[in-house]
Amino acid sequence: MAEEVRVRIAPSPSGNLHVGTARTALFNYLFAKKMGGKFVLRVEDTDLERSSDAYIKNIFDSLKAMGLNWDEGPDIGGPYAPYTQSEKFDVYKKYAKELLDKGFAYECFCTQEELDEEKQRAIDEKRPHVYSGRCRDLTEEEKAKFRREGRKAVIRFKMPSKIMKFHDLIKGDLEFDTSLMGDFVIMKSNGSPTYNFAVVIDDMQMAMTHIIRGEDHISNTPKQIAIYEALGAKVPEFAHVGMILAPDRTKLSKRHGATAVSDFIEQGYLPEAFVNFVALLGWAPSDGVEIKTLDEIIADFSLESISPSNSIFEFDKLNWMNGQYIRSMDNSELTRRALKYMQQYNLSEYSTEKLEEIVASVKEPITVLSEITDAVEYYFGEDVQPNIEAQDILNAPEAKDVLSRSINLVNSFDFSDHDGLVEKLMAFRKSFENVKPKNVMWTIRAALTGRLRGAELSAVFTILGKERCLHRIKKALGE
RNA sequence: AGCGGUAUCGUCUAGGGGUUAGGAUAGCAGAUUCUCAAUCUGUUGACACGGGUUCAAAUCCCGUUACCGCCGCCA
Repeated sequence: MAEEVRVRIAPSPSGNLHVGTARTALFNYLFAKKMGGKFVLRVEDTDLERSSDAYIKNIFDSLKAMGLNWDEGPDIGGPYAPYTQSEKFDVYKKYAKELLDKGFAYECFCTQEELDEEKQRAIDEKRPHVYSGRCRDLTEEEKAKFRREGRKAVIRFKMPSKIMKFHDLIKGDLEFDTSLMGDFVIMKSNGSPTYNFAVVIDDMQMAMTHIIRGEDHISNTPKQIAIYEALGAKVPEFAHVGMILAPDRTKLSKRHGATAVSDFIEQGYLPEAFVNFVALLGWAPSDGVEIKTLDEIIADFSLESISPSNSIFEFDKLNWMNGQYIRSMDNSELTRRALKYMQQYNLSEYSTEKLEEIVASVKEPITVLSEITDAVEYYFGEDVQPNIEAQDILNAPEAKDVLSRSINLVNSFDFSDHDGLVEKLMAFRKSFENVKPKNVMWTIRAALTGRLRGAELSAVFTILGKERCLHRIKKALGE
């Protein structure tokens, strides 16, 4: 029987969940589900100063919103708890000591200044900077002397010099000359582990079978493999995904606007549309149908089909996709989500059913939920303030005639008979000799909504109701 | 500088020794319309460059270029 697939997403809570991390999480999740394995969430908060609980909450919430539920994690536990690095500093210490005892690592007392000096010399001499390893063979006396001076040691891993090869599931065969890497720090002088050390210990302890992550970690991989080997542990499979870049081809950052998943959700992107879009960055459906649920994507997914190159995050397609999801969403569900963007209005003016009608009437051209706020404005309050184009229409010579005749039209409406109402409206718009049907409609629309674009007029009539329609028409007439 | 990676329409991508190089999105044009930014139809647009290998190269190999990443007691 094949070994159970175990993968993880290991964000560090020094910021809200980033789009890039979200995509990595997605690919891990898809792979786990495809293989019938486990998707694990681990919090990498060894850098305590930059980590915060608010970010942890944001990461959890964002992942859940996208539907990427984890099988094991800090909040729900699991067979390999704890899932938070800061809770297992003693474990890292134990393994560091083991490496020390077995001669795979050593204490280094170099100060920051000494290190900087080494580095500067390397730059001046135009050769690659690699730590000299001058502390490798310190005698006990020398160590004691440094300690008396008050120097705190870090622990460095003895990087073996060799050509290290490994097969990456996405990038193919990779090889590195590890003599170019030098002995790197695994335990900081304050007793906390560095990233490269903590990941290996955790991935090993948590029995990870595949490490799927961003290609910014490719150069770390040889170091990590060396640690696995020193510990006599099984080395997992690696799969490095390309990066997500901003339209200017640089790393996606704050100056490009939204970078956190929660920013997108806040702006009114539906989490399910967002996940769908992100999945398409680096992966393509075999049948060409791009709009798919997570389950459909799982069915069609494979690691090998992920593109090895970087991809640019452009809004065009995200916007289109979000619009598709909005249009196809059930009205009551859509209304429930849209309410958040309608809080500035007096919602008690309408029943729940009416609110659903309102949302349904304006949803068609919307790409982002936050546009609902503006789209729905004219349904609230007694009066509307015509915008410039609407005012122009209202000022046209034929407007008065159209409006006064529309009073009779409204009076003739049976508001409970929508089809009949549409029929009368259609007849009305063609009943003028000198006014084009389009202008008839524009004039009424201007009076009712204060603008020239919006929901279908018949819907506006029905939702506003007889009294308010008459009121607004008369107001536009100057009465 | 060094090391590593990547290279198909503007963008996301399919394909991959012989194809009219396909789709999506954006753009453009038209249709439609209870206003429209929705919808429908049509259309512009790509294998980075140079050498090989081969009957045949966008596809395989080498080099060049460009871009990205890594070189922290950040993760």
